[in-house]
Amino acid sequence: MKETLNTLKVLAEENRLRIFMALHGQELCVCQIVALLGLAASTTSKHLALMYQAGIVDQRKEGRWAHYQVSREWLRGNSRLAAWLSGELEKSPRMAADCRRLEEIFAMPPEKLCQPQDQCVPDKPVRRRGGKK
Amino acid sequence: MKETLNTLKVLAEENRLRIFMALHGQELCVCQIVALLGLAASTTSKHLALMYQAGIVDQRKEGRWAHYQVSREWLRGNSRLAAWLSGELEKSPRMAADCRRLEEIFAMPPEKLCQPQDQCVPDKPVRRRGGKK
DNA sequence: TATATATTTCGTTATATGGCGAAATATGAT
DNA sequence: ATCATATTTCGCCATATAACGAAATATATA
Repeated sequence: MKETLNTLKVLAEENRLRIFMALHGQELCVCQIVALLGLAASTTSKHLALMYQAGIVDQRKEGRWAHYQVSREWLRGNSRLAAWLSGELEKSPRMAADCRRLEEIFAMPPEKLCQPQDQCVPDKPVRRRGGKK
Repeated sequence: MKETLNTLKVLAEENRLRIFMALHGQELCVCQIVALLGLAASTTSKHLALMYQAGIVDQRKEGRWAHYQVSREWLRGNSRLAAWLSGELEKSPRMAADCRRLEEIFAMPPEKLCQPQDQCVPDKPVRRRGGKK
């Protein structure tokens, strides 16, 4: 029961549900997920770590980037839950909006996504981190 | 998404999961659930109210007793989730123990269950409530 | 009517959890 | 080696929530 309960707890959170749907069938890097959710990178990372510990997502490290994706093995072992979730959420306007937003993110040049980020954090003044000199 | 999320949140709690399994296919009254879980009646009632609001269980009032059961309509609309849950939990020792405990509860004479309760609260001194003379 | 009992509501408390920013870590580029 | 950058870890704060007991409510019984 403990594992079942943990799976439910992990998925019973709005932003983690959004992550689940976003990573369902495609691999994304953390900065893309940060851009999608609009949360702090640290918060996003914590969500991903939780999902990884639960075995729901796989991690692939490449250089300084970390890519995540819903685990195929998890999907095989939890197909009914996954089917229920997909069925419920495909009607959701929120999820549709996330899909559209992801298209925008894919369209961004990579240099724009994970750097000073004019478009990902538009409400803060554009300011270089680490202020050299 | 809000409803999906709420369903997950309601089920992502150990005692509510136990309630769900206990009420899956059979109707129980609150005092039986209290005896099963070993929680305070007020706590148990709150759990049931939450599940009722989420549409997961039905309520039937009869005299001063309230009977609950997993909603057939909910099961129809969430069959895949229910199937996943049942599949996961049927292996669980905890759930098996709950089943056995329920048999004991069924075997109790009704007067014993929801009254001074020598067997339902065996760790407390046997003491008549409202101490009539 | 008055009393007993099953359930719910309310108020309180302790713990869990999500959020952020700062610091730490890891890796690529200069 | 030094710096920049992506990610994670850590510490803190605010909020959510599960638990209890006491009080309120509802209903059956004396």
